[in-house]
Amino acid sequence: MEFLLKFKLNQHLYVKDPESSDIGKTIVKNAIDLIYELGFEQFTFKKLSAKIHTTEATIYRYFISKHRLLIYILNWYWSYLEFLSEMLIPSGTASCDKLKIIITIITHCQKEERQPIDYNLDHLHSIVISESSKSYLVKEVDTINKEMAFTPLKSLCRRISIIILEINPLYPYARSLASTLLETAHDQQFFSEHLPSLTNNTSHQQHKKYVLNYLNQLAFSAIK
Amino acid sequence: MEFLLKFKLNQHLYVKDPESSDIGKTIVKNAIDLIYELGFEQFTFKKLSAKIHTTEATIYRYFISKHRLLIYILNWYWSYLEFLSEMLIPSGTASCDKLKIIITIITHCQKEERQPIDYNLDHLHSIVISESSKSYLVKEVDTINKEMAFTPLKSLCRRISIIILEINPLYPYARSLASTLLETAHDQQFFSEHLPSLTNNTSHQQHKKYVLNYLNQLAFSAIK
DNA sequence: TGCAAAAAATAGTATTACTATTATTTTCTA
DNA sequence: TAGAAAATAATAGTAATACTATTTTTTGCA
Repeated sequence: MEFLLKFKLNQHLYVKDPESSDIGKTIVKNAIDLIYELGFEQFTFKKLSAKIHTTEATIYRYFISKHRLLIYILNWYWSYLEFLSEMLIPSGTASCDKLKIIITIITHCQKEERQPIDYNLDHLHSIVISESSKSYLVKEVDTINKEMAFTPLKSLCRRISIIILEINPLYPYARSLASTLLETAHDQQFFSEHLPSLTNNTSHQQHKKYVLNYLNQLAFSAIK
Repeated sequence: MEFLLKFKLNQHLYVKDPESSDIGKTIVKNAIDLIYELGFEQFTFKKLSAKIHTTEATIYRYFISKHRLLIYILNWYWSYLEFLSEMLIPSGTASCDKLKIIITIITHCQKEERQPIDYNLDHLHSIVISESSKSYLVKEVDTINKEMAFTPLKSLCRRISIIILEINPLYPYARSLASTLLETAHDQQFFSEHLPSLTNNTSHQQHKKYVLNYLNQLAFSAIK
């Protein structure tokens, strides 16, 4: 089955749909690579436009700001994770196994043969770890939230919380645990790489594997 | 016992020690209020200098950048939490109670009669929730880390992990759990206030109390 | 072929994150 | 208490950022 992954993303995120033209796709693809390379703070539309041989004005026809472009990218990512969790969890899977699969997905430990993706997944993962919280940790969070800019994240969180409740219907913190697992997947991997004394990963390698094991311990002990 | 809290903070964080002059103290105190009011992105040295009737150049004599000023403030905060945990945990306290006290401290639920503090603690808490991850989620994290800029955070994390190990000496993720509790205290409170569907706090109030209960459940079930 | 839409080229603005220079005030010390 | 040194204020300036606006050229398609 050959197909390209496309997700219908919220129209508030862009001015003109980047999926509607080649240059739009080029903008998103190269934005991922450039944010990966420079970090979000050093990333600018000017540098991006130079990289893809176009102008700032053209990029502004697609996205009103670099912050919205970041949210667009993260929405794609959250939609992708939700897609993966549908793909990789066959119906009839035991609830505990479902959660284990979810944890492999959010730690990027699942080793399925890759879909043909437009974007560099390694770069995307790296961005998510370092930059995703910057999408909402801003003064305008409530305004942005009203525009449904975090719907895919919420949807993913809800899906995870449903699985948690299948395991233990009386667990009172299913949504919080779901969001904690998502956030912890990111910051423990960041810590493991950059501030290892905030973790118990002594190997200084296999950051993802370490986080996977930790999250499994954390999640299953909390639920039961 | 009347005294003012001062912490010796790492010299790499400032050019001239802000504790060494009135204007230095004014800079830090008003920076906390202004970052609280504007958010870190909108906060500038120009606005701060206008607020305190001085010039940008004077602020630059104390801090090389607004990012370093943020780290300075966070270091003060982390040192303060460590100080509180010393104050509020009498020797001989049972290990489980120690952890409970730690959780009240990191969620800002402890209601001790306040020390005479130079800074607005409510504003500081708010900054920590929204801005603290921005101190390390930057490309230069490894360079900054080499300058010991995260020592107080690591020290606090270590202290918490020791308590965790007192409760269960075989628990293999004491440091990760400690850093997870710290991070989760922040982002669950942020979610509770701004993206409540990522939590189970239905009351839409008492965010801190909610996070306190959740962290207690999470921590004690993980350890045992 | 003709028209509209998209993109490119170009220019411009207010603000940011600094650095530099000089003048004035405060503080410290001999 | 004078004089030096340090701190602060005042002022100016710079390169880059995060945009907006205008005009020209290209392209797609009816």
